[in-house]
Amino acid sequence: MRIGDVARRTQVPPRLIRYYEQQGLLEADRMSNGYRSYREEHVDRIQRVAGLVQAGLPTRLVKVLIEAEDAAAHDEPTCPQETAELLAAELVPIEERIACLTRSRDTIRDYLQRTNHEAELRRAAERHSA
Amino acid sequence: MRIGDVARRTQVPPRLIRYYEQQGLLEADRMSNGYRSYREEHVDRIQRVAGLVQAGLPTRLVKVLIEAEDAAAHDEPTCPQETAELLAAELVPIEERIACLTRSRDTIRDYLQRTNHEAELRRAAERHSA
DNA sequence: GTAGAGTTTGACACTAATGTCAATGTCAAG
DNA sequence: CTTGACATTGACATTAGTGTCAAACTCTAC
Repeated sequence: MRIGDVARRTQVPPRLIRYYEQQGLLEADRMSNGYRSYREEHVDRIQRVAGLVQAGLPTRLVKVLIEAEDAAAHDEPTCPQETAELLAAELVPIEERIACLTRSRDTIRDYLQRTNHEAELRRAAERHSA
Repeated sequence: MRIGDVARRTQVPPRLIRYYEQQGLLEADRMSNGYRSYREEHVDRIQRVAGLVQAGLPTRLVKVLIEAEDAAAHDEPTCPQETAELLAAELVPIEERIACLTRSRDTIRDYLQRTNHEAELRRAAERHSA
């Protein structure tokens, strides 16, 4: 799969995919002609990275996060103290972000319901599942 | 309360408080000498705004959001169709952000536990409640 | 082989969010 | 009255994340 295909599937412009790679958040195989080559596995990763960046995490942190996720997935039994501290320190701001966004989501939902705009809610939900 | 006090309490630098005000996300009373003056009520608002911005929402949207929250709080019985659509459209990306962050949070937690770094977890939790 | 679509890298530009600094004003304390 | 801490506004700089463009290359299809 080439970069354009992945871009279409993930909705992440090629420009950004390259950027994330350059920042060390992503890796890509290369074909004999130099083109980047992606597998299914990469698609997930790209969506994940893009999602975190959009959620306001600086790429520097995203990198630490996904590296930890990789380690977790590989059942790494150990984790350097330094990394553990870094991750733990990130936990708090992340939870604050979640709380903040959750509150907004709830408020919006309630508000739309109370002002009789369930139609919009439904339409949004549909596009979500699509 | 002057801007410096609020800044200390919210951990939001004065520079940003002024910036948010300039972007129309905040309002402040003025004292006779021109200094901005804040009440308890404003402290919440500032934290809320800063939280949303940190969560990756552009100030333009934060503005819409908090205006809706205000309207909801005042029990506004109506809501222009246009605003409803805007809010509904925002719901999806917000939920995606929440999902993305939640997943990271869970992964981090699990990982730290499995690698025997509960100590860091606890320390983070403490600072959270502090 | 030529055209066209997609790729590469690299440069430049732009925006939003922040940091920082300068010049000036206010006010409380010594 | 002077000093020091904090405020004001406004300008400028920086950073991160993106958009966009150019020059050159690859490959497919005609």
